[in-house]
Amino acid sequence: MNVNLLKKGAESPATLATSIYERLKADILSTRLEPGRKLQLRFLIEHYDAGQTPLREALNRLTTEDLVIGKEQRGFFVKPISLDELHELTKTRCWVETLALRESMANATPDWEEALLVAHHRLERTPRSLNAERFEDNPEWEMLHRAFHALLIGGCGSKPLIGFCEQLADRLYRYRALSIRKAFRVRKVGDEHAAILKAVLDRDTAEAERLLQLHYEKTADIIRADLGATNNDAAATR
Amino acid sequence: MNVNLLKKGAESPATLATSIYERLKADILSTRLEPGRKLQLRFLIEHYDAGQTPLREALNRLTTEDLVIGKEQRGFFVKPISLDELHELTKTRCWVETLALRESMANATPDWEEALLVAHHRLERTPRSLNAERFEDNPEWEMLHRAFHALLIGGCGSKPLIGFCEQLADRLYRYRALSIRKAFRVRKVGDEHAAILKAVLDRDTAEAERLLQLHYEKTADIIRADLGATNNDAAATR
DNA sequence: TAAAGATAAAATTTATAAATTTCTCTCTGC
DNA sequence: GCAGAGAGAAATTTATAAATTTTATCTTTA
Repeated sequence: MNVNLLKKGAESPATLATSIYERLKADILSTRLEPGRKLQLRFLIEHYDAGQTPLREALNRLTTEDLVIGKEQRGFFVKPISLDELHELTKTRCWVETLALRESMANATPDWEEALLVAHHRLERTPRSLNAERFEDNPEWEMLHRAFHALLIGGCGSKPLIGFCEQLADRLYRYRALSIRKAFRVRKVGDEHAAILKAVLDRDTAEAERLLQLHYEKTADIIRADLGATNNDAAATR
Repeated sequence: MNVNLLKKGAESPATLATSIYERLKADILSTRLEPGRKLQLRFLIEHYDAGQTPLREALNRLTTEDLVIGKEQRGFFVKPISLDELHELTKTRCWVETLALRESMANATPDWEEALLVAHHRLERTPRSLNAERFEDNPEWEMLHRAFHALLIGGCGSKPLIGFCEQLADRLYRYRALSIRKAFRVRKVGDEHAAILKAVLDRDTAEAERLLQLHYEKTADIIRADLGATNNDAAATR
């Protein structure tokens, strides 16, 4: 669902395999397919209405991205979650995104700054939840949120690094999806984005890096508290 | 050939798909399969003596790693090389490996330092080329070289980051393989490794980072000179 | 109760069929 | 007479269906 939201005019996903890949990925990231779950071919064939070959290809791609675990001769599984992985992913994301942000700011152009301003403006005026009472995921907000963060690091000048950051974002998205219903409303995430934007436009690199890092660490803290409190099976690493 | 050299006692690659994946990857990295070449199923089936499905699965995995380009409905191609990509990969590798090295050194333990010393010792006493006259790739040296560099960043405490570094190393290996025959003997790479080791054991983080970065940039310079001089088709980006 | 064998289920691979692209040849128009 | 468009055939990629191999489960036996 929130995968590939950035590529708007993506050309036709002509093959079934890629279409399935995208659907499967979206279902895993949104945790509609729960972490650890076994992905039986028979079930997938029926549920996604496709043959074995395209499914198998999709699963193999996801294996390389570490969203699916393929155990030789005994099938595929949704990658389990763990507090360890949450910590590792967050730490890594802080490292590489502050690095990428630093480079982006070093390459800053007026165009980039203006695009960032616009992206933030759009994000700001979009409601986090479709329902004011209880949380209801707003795909529009998710897309804009992702676009804002992507833009922050987008000027670093390294496609491989950007790709790696996207992968980390994907893998962390799953953790957010698990706790978001409860974390809703305990946090003013909008203020954090505004502060980051200000630091960037002020050309205060050190401050921008500090705030971005804090932003991700706070997210992880909330998820960790929520996950640790509700169900302890999250601690199962394998 | 030099893929997975680090995992010595790797458990049985029970499925054909994985075995094909490894062989294909090795052939691409060594440029036995030339950059840009079309990977026709018919040819692959015959050459690797396997069915379509395992081949297709292997190709899909390699696509995610950006070693193979899959064009929808029109087949697979070995990722072309370009001076742009060489530059981008090198830059990125310098960024993330200095980062990882910094963390590794922050977490340094006597065990780690000793392992590094041993890894360097082994590398040092292994000949770069099997033939003293003209270059002849020594797989043993390649393995030890890779192990030394892997150890340098291995203590950073982030599996995702280590994985990313490995991927960058793979993608750059291909460029080295293209120019190594000529670059042989113009460089005392051993001295560079020794200097890095010394800086690490001296706990001089800044110097170690500087030397590691220099090491990679020098490699890229040599490749760039060699590639630009001999054949200009390397400049074709897509 | 534990081990061995048999049965069932599931994953992997091969074989076959369908769909798409690419190439070639012809025909038309300038 | 030549360039370009279009139709048809060949080649190739993609998808489905069938067969094989491996793993897991259950029963039986020692």
